[in-house]
Amino acid sequence: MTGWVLHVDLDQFVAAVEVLRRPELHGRPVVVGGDGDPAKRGVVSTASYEARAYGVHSGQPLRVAARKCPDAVFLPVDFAAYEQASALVMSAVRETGAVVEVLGWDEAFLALDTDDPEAAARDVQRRVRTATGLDCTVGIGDNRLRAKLATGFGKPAGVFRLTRSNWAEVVGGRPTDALWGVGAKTAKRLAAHGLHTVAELAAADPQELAAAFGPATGPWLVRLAHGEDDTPVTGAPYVARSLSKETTFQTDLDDWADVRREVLALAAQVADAVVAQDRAVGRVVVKVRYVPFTTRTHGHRLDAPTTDPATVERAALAALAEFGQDRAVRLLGVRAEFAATE
DNA sequence: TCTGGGGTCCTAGGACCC
DNA sequence: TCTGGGGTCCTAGGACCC
Repeated sequence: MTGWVLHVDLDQFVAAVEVLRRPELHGRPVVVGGDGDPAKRGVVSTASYEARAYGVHSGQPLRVAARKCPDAVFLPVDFAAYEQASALVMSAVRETGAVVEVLGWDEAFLALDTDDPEAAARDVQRRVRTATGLDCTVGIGDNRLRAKLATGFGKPAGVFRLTRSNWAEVVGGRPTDALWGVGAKTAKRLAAHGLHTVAELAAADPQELAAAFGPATGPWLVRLAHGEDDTPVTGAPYVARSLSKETTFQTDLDDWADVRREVLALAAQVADAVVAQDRAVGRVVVKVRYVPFTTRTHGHRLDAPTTDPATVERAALAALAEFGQDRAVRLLGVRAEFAATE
């Protein structure tokens, strides 16, 4: 028996949940995002594979998606429906008996001992399909990183195994941003050092990268390119470190009396959620995105950790007072950071 | 490509102390 | 009175992920 990590990833999860309850949408381009009006400010949460064929993808502004695929069905985000579907998926996954670590609505890592990980993967797919009618892809790896990347090669509805033995062959020639944790910015900085592929990054000197990317990040990037990851899959319940609410306004706010009012409203929502969780807040941070897109944050530390709503709201206003108040505002956010717990 | 909302983690730099 | 250097703590910003 060998220890394996399985990464389970639902296929086009949000769009699939919508199609499941509206079968007439099957086979059509479906785009879920914002309040479902592609003329408004908002981005694509998930596009169905049919919509992706037109170049629509997650994170894209809804207006752009509508231009690329005018015939798509645009739907509003329905958090409650996805949370409900997600709970069904995760309980089906837990029935395997594996150690399960959930990542968001539609992903989970499983740790298990088996001689036949492919059979275990097919078993997970059967269970999820039976419980929910949804398809998922399963990546098999000898650690979390390799399992996570394996999933991408198994899409859709497939199974793929990625280990130390086929890592270089499968991943070595890919661009560095194929790695989990390397995005567009880091890929560009790596390219400036002559490192374009995973194999090139794997051959780089960790000390040289430490000088350019920081003492922890530099060597970590090289380990990442080797597919190394010793982070265990944990079944421990998730404990959030912070809780936030933010809003992008359909129309920019240029009157700061309105800004103060909106910050208070967000702080009240955050305070409600804090009370519901009954966890003490140690610091409150306000985020302001000015027009056109400059983002600033300021925080206010509380004298003592508290769940008191009035204290959280006062702290948000105190943080807001730190901002320059001479420009129009596009987005406001309020975040509560929980006090460290023992 | 006029760019969401909810999170996490790392780094740089300033404040402060010895 | 001016100066060096190191350690620690905190904050803001940036990058990334789902």
